[in-house]
This record gives sequence, structure tokens and C-alpha cells, in this order.
Amino acid sequence: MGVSGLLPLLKSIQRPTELKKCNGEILAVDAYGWLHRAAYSCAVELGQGKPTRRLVSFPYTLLAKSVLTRYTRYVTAAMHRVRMLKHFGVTPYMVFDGDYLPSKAATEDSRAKKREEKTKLANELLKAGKSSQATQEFQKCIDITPEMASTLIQELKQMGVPYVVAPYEADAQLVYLERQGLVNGILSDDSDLLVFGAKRLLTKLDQYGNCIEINRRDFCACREVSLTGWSDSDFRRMAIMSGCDYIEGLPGVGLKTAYRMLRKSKTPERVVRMLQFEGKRISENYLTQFYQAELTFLHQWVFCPNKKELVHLTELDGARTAKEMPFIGAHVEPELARGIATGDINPITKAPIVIATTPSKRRHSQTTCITQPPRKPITSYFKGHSRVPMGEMDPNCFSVDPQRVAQITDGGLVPRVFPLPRPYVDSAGQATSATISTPRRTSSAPVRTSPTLRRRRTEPISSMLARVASSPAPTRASDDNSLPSPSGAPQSEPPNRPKKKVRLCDEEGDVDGSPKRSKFFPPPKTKTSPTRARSDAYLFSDDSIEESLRDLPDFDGWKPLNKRERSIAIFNDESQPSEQGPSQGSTEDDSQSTSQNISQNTEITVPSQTKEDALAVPTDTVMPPPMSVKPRPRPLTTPSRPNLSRFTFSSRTSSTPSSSMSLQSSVFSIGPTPSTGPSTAASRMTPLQRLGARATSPITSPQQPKSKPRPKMGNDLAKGLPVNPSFVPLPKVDMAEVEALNRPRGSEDQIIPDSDGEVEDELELPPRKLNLSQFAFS
DNA sequence: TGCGCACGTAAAT
DNA sequence: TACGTGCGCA
Repeated sequence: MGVSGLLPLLKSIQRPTELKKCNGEILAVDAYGWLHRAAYSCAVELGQGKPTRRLVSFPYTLLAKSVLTRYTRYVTAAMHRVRMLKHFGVTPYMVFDGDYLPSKAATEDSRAKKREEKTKLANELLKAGKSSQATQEFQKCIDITPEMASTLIQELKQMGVPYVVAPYEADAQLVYLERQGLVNGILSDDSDLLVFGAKRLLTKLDQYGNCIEINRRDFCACREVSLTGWSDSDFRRMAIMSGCDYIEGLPGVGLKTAYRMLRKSKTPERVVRMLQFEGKRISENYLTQFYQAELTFLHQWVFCPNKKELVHLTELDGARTAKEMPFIGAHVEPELARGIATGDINPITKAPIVIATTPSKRRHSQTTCITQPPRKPITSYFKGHSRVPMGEMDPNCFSVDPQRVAQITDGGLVPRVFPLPRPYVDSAGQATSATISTPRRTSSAPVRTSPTLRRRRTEPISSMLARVASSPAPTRASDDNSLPSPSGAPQSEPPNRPKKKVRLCDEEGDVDGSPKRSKFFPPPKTKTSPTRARSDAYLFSDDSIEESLRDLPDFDGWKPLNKRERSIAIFNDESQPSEQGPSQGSTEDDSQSTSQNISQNTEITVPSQTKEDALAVPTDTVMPPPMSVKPRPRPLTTPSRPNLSRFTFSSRTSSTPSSSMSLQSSVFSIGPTPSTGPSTAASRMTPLQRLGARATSPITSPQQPKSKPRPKMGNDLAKGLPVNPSFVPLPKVDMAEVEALNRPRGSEDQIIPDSDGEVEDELELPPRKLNLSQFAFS
């Protein structure tokens, strides 16, 4: 979730890359994403909260063991990815989510609500025998519990893979590791990482090891919005204003609008004032919440592997203390923090996680570890919950007692902090939960609920406020245990089984068909023989998968596995001749993986060119020539860019027909000179390119009214009128046109600061007079 | 009228 | 996450 639309906004600086290029590097990995992905294969079991037919088919059918199996099953799937990274020489540094942040309570609650609804729906579908639809719904309500994470941790320990459980959000922890230089980059699908300040984000990793790299240093090359001169703080504020996990966005304000408003008004206060002036209704607490969100992004607690204690992601500047920011979560004592970080202690309940080893009657005895809350009967996971519907809540739980606030703010001297309302805890429960939560910190015999349920709870507002106001010792903003709550797992559902065999969508499942398989891999070569494929299959396989396959012949969700492994085997083959290491920036478009794979191919053939061409033209994206890709080129936009105004200008000129032609010719590597005229260039273009060229040219035409007479002039000449050559007006620089060229093209967002001219006084003016002569005839 | 944006929905993971 | 739709603005 996070900030939606961030990746599209940064599209122009996304570079396709490959894991194998990260050989020897350590990448921090958002483990939650992997677990979540892997859990899709077990969606039905998880959703039902009980063993399915598949599990019953195991040789041992005891309930507890079956439950163990459903956990380990997706852990196994997650481990596949770990192995893939290792295969490419990358050391994953797995980072797990910890406790929930008070700042995120509202988001979590709405997610929980959705999950609950989906679970309900899925169970109904299942009852109705619509198993495939049910699976889809179950997949939407997957939640990852600390116990599940812990199971993966056991595997990681065995493999010697570094990991850490964050005290709160993995995002902040990932960025901290990067800042500390403990990792070379971050591998995650969460674009929020950039808001936290990630420098190098690898995202959209596929099964072949292809991914997208976003570098913070490339921000100034972003063409969707001009981020030149924008600080991390500006970027963060833009993201927050458009809406993030910690605060709802302003109505009608997305990323671009937030960008524009901040460009104009500079500060959130002025943005709010401006909006209010325009008649928009903005909550009185908006700014308070805004700064809460900002501080959460900045100062969230993380675990420092060196100091072995909690630190802030960004050290406090002295302006405020952690106590004044209860929304970032409570501090955890070093000893406890270490236990959490190592995965020995449940980050939410703060109770030790008990690891049970599977009594292995399995052929390949492996120490499968599962963490079950001790002495907790399995049935307790499926009990009903006492979530209070919003409509039945005490309306006062949303309001803040002014006296209390005055007390808290110390007469206005301290910033007001209103923890988000928690509609899922009723007022009666608050007292109970508050009392329970405190002793639980001491981890002594907590009242246990389902792990899923516990994650959802945060501290009551009252106790949080009380602590802010008075409490001397920092206590964690924790959850209470009193209420069994809604869970992703349904409660006491009838034990009827689906009539049809449940078809699970495994993570690997997507690989199965040939369409998914990259067409850029030499297909026949690797299909040497079934035995070969089988042997390759072991590359990323492990015992439990094998075992699953053997034991569960009826489960088709695993079938594609072999195919996937086969493709990975192809990878393996690929990795040898790939020393060209091409794809960096071969294209910056959606077709990253395609073009990347094209360029991966050592002999760049005609079809690959045409593909590039076809992609290059319509996207209006500056791309490096694929031919020159071999020596590891960087995108045109990214390289040393000493003069930003120069960059901006050149990108603008690319929109003119001639320059776009020259761009294309450079892309195609066919034009001897970049100054080839449109006609010549066009004649060399494929029909698709011509289409693209036509599509791009009108963009500029409305901005260049003066340029229209030029064709006319050409027509006159063509008519063969007797003219003295010396009188023929040369098609030279039309200053109006040049000016038009120098103006922003298309969106006003693609401009250098303040050129939208609405609030000019506030913005630093870039050199308006550019030296155009060097570009005019190029 | 066209464009850009936000937002809702469907599909894929 | 991608795509389609509708709204608001110029």
C-alpha cells in the first residue's frame, strides 16, 4: 500500500536491472513481501484456519501436524527466493516487520476489516462449492503473523542468512540498514521505502532475477515531475500530503497536486491555508496528523545491529523527545529489543516465541520449526471475535477531551498529538486492555489470542494520552490481549469441505505456462531432456517441496514448480554468456524485462531492434541506444549532469520533431548524424515509429504557433516560384519558437521549479535565458 | 473541448 | 498494480 502512485511518478528513472549484477552485494529484503507472496499458495488453508484436504493427505494427519505443515509450506516458498538470491551471489539481509505503529492503526484497522470481509465472503463461496472464487477471496485476506515469520527465521538461521526483526516497521529498518552501510541496497516492492529515504531500491523482482532499480541520485532526472532542488523532506511531504499509511490524503490531492502545491506554497501550513482559501474543508487536526506522519517517517524506532538496541531511524534533533511522539511506538529496552530482533520474542506480545520441532517422520527429516503460542489450543484461533462495528461504537472514542489536550500540550507549548481512533476497541475493553497490556510487557503469562488478532490491536487512546501526559517510564504502545478479535481466520466455520478440489494459486504457479516464460531465453536448448530439467529443478528446490510434490500428487498448485525451476535453470545457463551485462538502462519503460532480456542476448538481432524501436517511439522516453548498451550504458538522463537547467532544456527539446527524430536515430543507431531531417529519419523508421513520431509532434505544435508558417514557406518554394535565393528566408531560429521550445512541454509538472509562474515570488528562478544557440540547429 | 488528475474497479501476485 | 472513468480546470 503506502503511497500510491509513487512508482508511476518515478517511471522515468526506473532502470531495469538484474540480480546477477548485484553479485557480491548484500541486499536488505522486505521479508514480509515474500512471505505474503508465498502465502498465496496456502491461502485457503490460512483463510479457513484449518487443515485442508491437501494436508490431510499427508501420512500423518494429526491436526497439530497439519497446522505445522501449512506454515512450513509457504516458508518453503519464501525460501525459494532466498535461494535464488544466493544463486545470483546476493546475500539477502532479511528484515521482518515487528509491532504495529500507533500511527498506522487506522490503516491496519481498515486492512483488517477488508480481510475480515473477504474471509467471510471466501468461506461462503467455499460453502457454495465455488472453490476457485473462494481461493481468490482467501488470497485477499492473507495476513502474516509473527509466528509465521518466525518459522522462516528458523530456516534462515539454518542457512546462515542474516536477518532482523524490526521493532516496528520493516521499511524503516531496511532504510536504517542501508544508511548504516550494512547493505548495498533494498529489495522491496514497497515504494514507501523511498519516502523513508531509501537510496537504492530494487523492486519488482521476478522469478528470473530481473528487477527495477530506482536510485535516489537519479531523482533530479525524473521527468514526470521536476525533483531538482527537492530535498528528501520535500519529497516526503509530497508523499504524505497525497496520502500514506499514516494519514489520509487530502481529498482531490494526489501526488502531482501535492507536488504542485508544495512547490508553490512551500510549507504544509500554507498549502492548507491555500486550500481553505479555495473553500476546501480540511480537518482541524490535519496538520497535527501531517506532522505526526512526518515524524513517524523520520524518527521511527529501528533496531541497530551494532549498538544492539533501539535507535531512531533519524536521530532526534533535540527539538522533541521520543516521549512526545507516542505515535512512533514505544521504546523497548535493549534486552527485549534484542530478543525481538533475533526473532525469539514476539514483537507484538513481547512473549517468547516457542519453537517446536516437527517430530520428523518425514523421509527427509528436517527440523521444521513452528512457533505456536504455548499452551494455546488450536481451536482458540478460530473463535469468534468481539470487534465492535463502527456504528455501535461510543462516539466519544473519536473525540478528544479538550481538558486532556490542554494538559497534554502543556498549555500549547507541546505539540498536540492525537493518536488515531481505534474503532475496534470498545470503551469497556479499553480499561481491560490497558491493564492487561502493561503486564504483558513483562512477558509473563499473557492472555493469548490469535496472533493475527493481536497484531491488530493498539493501545487505547486514553492510556496513550495518559502516558504522554504523565508517565515517566516509556511503555510500549502495545496491544491488549483481552479481546479476541476478528481475524483473517474465520471463526467456527462449519467443517464442510469444498466439493471440488481446491485449486491453489501458488507463487510458482504463474510460471507454468510458456507465455510467462521469457521468450528471450533460448527455449529448446534448455529443454534438452526431462532428466536435465529435473536435475535443474533441484537447484531451487528443497526437501519439503519435493516432499510436498510426492505426498500431494493431487495438488496441482505445485505443478508449475518444475517449470519455474526450469526457467531458473535457463537463468543459470544464461548467466554464463552474459558478461556483457547489458540491460542497464536499455530501456526505461514498461518493457524493462523484455528489453532487458533482449539486451541480455549477446547477439542483438534485428527483432530486438525492432522491439526497441517500437517501444522507444511512443513512450516519449529518452533511452540509450541498445547497440551501445553493451558497454553497460546508463540512461541518457542519469549520467553526470552538471548543469540541471541544461538537462531540463535538452529534455524539452526532445519534444520537437527534429530533436525527437535525432533522438530516435540515436536510439536506433542508424542515423549517421543526429541532425538528420525528419523526412530522412522518418523514412528510416518503421511504421510504428512513424506513428509515434506523428504522435509526438503535435504535442509541441500548440505551443509553437509561430512555427506554423514554416511549412507554408516550404510550400511556396515547392511551387517553383522564381525567387532570388538570397531572398529566400532561411528557416532559421524563430525566437518565438525557441521560446516556445523553452517553455514546458505538456504538463506543467515537467518543468523546472516555479516555471508554472503562479506563485513566482516564492520560487527560485532558474536561468530563464538559456544559451539556445547550441541547440537551435542541432 | 481536451487534458491531467484522482479515484474506483478488476486483474495479477 | 493497471486500467477505465469521471471530474475539474484552462
